[in-house]
Amino acid sequence: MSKQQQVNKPKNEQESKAAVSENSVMEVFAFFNEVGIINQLASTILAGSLPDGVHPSHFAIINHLYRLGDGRSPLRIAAAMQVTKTTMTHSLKVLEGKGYISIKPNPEDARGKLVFLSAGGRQFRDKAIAQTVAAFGHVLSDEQVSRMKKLLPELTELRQFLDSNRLQ
Amino acid sequence: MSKQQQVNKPKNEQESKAAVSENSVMEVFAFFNEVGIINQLASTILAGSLPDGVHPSHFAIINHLYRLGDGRSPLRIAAAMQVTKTTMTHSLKVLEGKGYISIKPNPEDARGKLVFLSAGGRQFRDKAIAQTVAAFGHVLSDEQVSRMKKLLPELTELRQFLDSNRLQ
DNA sequence: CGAATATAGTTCGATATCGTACTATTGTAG
DNA sequence: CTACAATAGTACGATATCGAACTATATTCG
Repeated sequence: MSKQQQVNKPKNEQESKAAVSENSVMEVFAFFNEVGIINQLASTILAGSLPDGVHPSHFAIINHLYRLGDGRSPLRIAAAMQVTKTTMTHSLKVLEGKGYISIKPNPEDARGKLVFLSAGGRQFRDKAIAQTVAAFGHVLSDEQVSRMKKLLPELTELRQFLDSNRLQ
Repeated sequence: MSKQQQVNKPKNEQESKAAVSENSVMEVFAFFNEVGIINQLASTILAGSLPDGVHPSHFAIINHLYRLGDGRSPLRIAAAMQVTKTTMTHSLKVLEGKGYISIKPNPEDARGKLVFLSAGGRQFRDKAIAQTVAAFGHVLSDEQVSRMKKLLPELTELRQFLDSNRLQ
């Protein structure tokens, strides 16, 4: 007995009497856990390659406005990004401070705002894309890229399902 | 001209002269963006169903120790979770404060610590699983669960690739 | 052996995110 | 028309995470 500390065996070495539903939940957990780790890895790589110290989630906002068109409300962007509106208020304030977006009152609804990409924001986006090409080139093979292309539509469907069936 | 604000067209309505590499990068972005949103959705669902206000990432630590065995170093857990060691220091302090883990010095290396699941931690894990079964049941159909089972090994391979090829 | 380097954790300050509570405006029902 | 409910956004405090700098121990190498 060399070890002073008790180290418990992994659970799969014990006999299992779990119900089917628990087994399914474990696979769901494993899936979401993997998704979380990939997200973590991608964020770290992105954070290191984005110019001007821009946070990956803020870059996602710029990219969203760039691809899908600007002039959207903060709440609409928040829904697309799956973050709360308080988070969006903060993120937009940061991006506005950097001069990448402008936030204007919605002329058709005095409660709301509309978010626009500035020229500087578009320049930033182009520069960011260029710099991240190299960063991702270091960690991605053609095989992995094609794997991601294959998986993307499945993830999109799953996301849409989760989004439309979420609680509240 | 009813609109006072200029709203730019989505980018895909403009002619594209982008290089192949940029197109690939856009798909990679789309993939990681989808992963990030799914992660966000899953975290929100989990956060609402975990007992005792435990953060999803902290539950992931407990689940990791439960499944793969405890008596691991904080750094090793941090590597598995893809978070920094400073984050792990904080997370373990929280879990220790709740009585779910104990942190003991490593008898074979005075620099290190070893993390053990307490009985309370195991009880918490079982209770958490039970409570989240219902929560996920509300937002997941059998079709989505089987989709996740199908995608899991692909994501795992991708994660392993990213992990082994990451910068530094 | 002894100095330089590497590894394991912690401390500290910054920031992204969340939930609660608030204001302001819009929509709706009596 | 007025009161109530819904919607858009902000203010504030709490917390999870990060990076830089630090301490302590271990390893390596001359």
